[in-house]
Amino acid sequence: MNENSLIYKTLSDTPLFKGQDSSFLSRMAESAVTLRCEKGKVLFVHDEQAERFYVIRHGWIKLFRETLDGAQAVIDITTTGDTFGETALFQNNLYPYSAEAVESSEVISLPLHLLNTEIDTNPQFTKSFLFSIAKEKDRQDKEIEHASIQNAPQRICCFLLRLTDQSNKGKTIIHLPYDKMFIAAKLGMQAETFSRALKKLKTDTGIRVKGSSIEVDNVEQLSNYACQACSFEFPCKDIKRKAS
Amino acid sequence: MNENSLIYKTLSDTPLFKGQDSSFLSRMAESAVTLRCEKGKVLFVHDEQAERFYVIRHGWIKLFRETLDGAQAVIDITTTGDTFGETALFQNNLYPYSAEAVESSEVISLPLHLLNTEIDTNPQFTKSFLFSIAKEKDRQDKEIEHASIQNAPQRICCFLLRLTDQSNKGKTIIHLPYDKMFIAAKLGMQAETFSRALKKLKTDTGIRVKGSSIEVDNVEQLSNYACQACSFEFPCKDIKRKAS
DNA sequence: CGAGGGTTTGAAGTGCATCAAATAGTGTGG
DNA sequence: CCACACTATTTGATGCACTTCAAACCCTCG
Repeated sequence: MNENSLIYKTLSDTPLFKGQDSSFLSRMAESAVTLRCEKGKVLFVHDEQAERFYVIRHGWIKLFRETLDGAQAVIDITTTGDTFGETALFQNNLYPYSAEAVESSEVISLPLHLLNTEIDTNPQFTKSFLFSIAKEKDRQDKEIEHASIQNAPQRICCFLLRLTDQSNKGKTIIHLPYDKMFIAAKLGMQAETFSRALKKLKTDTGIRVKGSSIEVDNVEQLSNYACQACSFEFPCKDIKRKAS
Repeated sequence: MNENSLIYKTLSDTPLFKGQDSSFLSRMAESAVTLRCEKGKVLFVHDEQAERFYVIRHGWIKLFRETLDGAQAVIDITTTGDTFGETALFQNNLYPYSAEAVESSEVISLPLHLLNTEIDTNPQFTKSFLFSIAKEKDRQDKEIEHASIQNAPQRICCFLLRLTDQSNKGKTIIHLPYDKMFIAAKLGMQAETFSRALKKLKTDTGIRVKGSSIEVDNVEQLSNYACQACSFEFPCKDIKRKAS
């Protein structure tokens, strides 16, 4: 398979473009540029003029904003199959956050104006985009609730649950997808708090932490621990990663 | 003007329907039912099957969810011109939150299936819906940041700023739109915390609180106080109420 | 092996929540 | 127009969760 059809395949696998007609996807693929980024590489910064948006081939990209007094708010940590930067379309073509690789990654960059044209001329895509954003919004909605109602160990527990195959209630091993530092940031807590909260989670639920992998004897016990402080029943399927 | 054309006018003034063609709006207006609700009236509850969505004629409606252990997360407090319940379309026709009047209010109820049909057949509306949800999502995005980065007095200050005419930097009087209790809930803090934080804001910025109206000598000073802990420049126009 | 970042631990401080009670405000019926 | 009932708001005292600062440890990679 050549580079171009690889890109085509990646695009057609993303939620945003799934089921779209091939002429549109081909046009996209033709304008695509593949970028390799080292850890720490900044793809764009908040409020910068936006010309392109991105699809992740592999790796992890942190989306964040910085305040005047130096604090950082992590919007999301995205991975393979996720798109980012496309919502600049709705923000006067300014990026609504900054994007930085937290692992060495490979991303596809695409012109925003193609999306714009498509919204004006392809109702099927517009509808698909609408559903995709609505899903995003729903996910966010739940995150607001989690942040305000769950305590630190529960938030970690909830995060772990979303990494498991939720249909399996029994024993399983979870691999943390990236540094604990970044998980802490994504969950809106300090690295120290994360460390201590994970320890508490260990004594409360009997999970075993070995570096970046975590052994769980009973997934259901985890869900009892986290989901009592949540308005959604487990499995909270809608909050799973966009790519799924 | 008869009831029907009053409804038509209300609809055409909401962000979601602004600029839509009149045949669509007329069809909507014909299926509309006006409801008067007393304070405390519950319009629907979370996860209930959704048949209709709502537009507020006047009053205040609280959107919220409750957790298994009894805590309540306030999603939003909406008012005149706002729509709610329409996102059930993207949630398998289940309401994603509960809705309750916090003041006696008047709302228009409309069948969800009309929206659904329109999305399938009216690209212009679909596009408008897309932009409307994207704006909502953006607003939410900022609220996540605020909740995680600003402290209680800053959050209140930010809330007050959004009630002012942001082009006027000088003296002004702000009227709180609803009970302090509900403002506290919307900002994710306890009533007691709200009271104390407002007092601190008073000593820090020199505002004067008299019941539900607040005198401000210098709007710019308020923005310095709140916006240094925010990644958005003042005036943060995009976070203003949906209706504006 | 040594440097540097990630992670853990300890000690101390801060902010918000909670519980309890006083006070202010509002609407009611008399 | 007043007294009462009820709710909203404020205040005080206390506790807990998370943060902050500091230092140790650990792991990986040149």
